Amino acid sequence: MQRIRTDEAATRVGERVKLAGWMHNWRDMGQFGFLILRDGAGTFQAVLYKAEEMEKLKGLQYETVLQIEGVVAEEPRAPGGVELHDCQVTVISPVLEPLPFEINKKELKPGLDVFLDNAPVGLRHLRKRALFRISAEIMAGFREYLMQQGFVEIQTPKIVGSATESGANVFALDYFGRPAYLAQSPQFYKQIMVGVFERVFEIGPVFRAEKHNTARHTNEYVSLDIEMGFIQDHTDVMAMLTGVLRHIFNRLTQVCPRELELLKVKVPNIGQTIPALRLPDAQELIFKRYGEDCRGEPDLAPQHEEWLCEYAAQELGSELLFITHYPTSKRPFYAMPDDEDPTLTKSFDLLFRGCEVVTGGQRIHRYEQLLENARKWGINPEDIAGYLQAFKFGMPPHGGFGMGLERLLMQLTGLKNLREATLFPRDLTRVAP
RNA sequence: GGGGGCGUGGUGCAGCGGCCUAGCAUACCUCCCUGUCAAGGAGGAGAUCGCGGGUUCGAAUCCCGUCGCUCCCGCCA
Repeated sequence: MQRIRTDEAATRVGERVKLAGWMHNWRDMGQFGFLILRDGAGTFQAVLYKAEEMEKLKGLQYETVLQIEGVVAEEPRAPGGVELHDCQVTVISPVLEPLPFEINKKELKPGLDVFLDNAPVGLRHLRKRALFRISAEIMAGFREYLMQQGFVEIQTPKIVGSATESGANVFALDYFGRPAYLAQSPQFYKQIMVGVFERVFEIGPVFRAEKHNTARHTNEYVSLDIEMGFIQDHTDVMAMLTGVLRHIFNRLTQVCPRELELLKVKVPNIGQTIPALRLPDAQELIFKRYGEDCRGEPDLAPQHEEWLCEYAAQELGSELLFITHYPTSKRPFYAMPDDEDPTLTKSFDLLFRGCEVVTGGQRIHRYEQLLENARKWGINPEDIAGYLQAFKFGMPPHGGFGMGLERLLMQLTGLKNLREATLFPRDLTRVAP
């Protein structure tokens, strides 16, 4: 008999089927017992009422891998209205040691450190699984929408020869005796690829060697990147991002309503546009509304971002907020200066429920201007010759953004620590598991 | 790089100078139970209170050091 998964079993009432999975729970009622079997699709209740079948579970711990053959029966008292009767159990992989902590309860109890140390088994918890299912659908939605919009997916190297953008915060490695680095961003490559496809996107890891130790930083994360050519200005990129997010959120509500329900996630509504504030205006607003004077500062502090989001939620009815026109001094050399005020750039951040989740903007596309800026930023043009070549031979006005997958997931699901939104987080002290 | 907080059975917590022979929940072991769904009931085992030093008649509890974890700021997604 072919093994089927638990979601399919529900549609086979009256048939004898073969299921296989993990012993998620076992409730021994004396003369019979309920075995909750968990597989990749979900959970399913099997009722064991033969002593010889119940005997097979003796001495086995939760998470033992089992195969169960039985008849699918409608039963209003069963979770989901169906259960397995007349069961025959086969033990596939016995587990003899108790779990480090309970993973079959509603809530996951252990603290972050204990959980992460035991992630291989902890991730089996239904809430954790739901979380990373949502993560998968965010990536799927991102990909799906961009392909509809004529973007081409690319994969760019994660081992790079020069520590380009800011120089300091990269991991150095020994590349056959020569220095090389882990890419802190696909920035240069995706821009280069605008010269090929006009519109490109990439889902991939980026590495930051910063010794930051906060609830919203890790040293490796997944970046959802796009770059698009022939734009008017950064607002075209913002509009594309708005479409991407709207599509992702719509997709989530359609594809994984059960996961959203399990995690009590409220998916934000995105209207026609996401409200936007210029940085100086945002700072003025903070001064007036919250009394703190950060006017003239080149960037927002976390507290400011929370205030602005509170303002946006209360006054603009949006949980998302664009901040635009960051100063040239705070942005990379390739950021396009604003036409009216060249001390500002055509750039933006997207804040979501108090946290920065996206950074983007329009880039400089004229070779001479880019070269001059690189020099101004103290970058040796020879170090970025490959990047510059794309511009020497003609680049259109373009721009893009980078969105932190785990940041988006964290804010969407209301997690307090980015590590919880990361499958196997890498931070200052953790490189395993 | 700077600053806070916390380390108590497997896990999560309480206790914060003597009533602690360290308590509770859950997990684990034994038994009972024909409808559980965070199952329930009875019993049991399991901790030199992170480690080292000090104060005190007396330290899980106060002080110092140390290690580990965690959070905030800087930086960023």
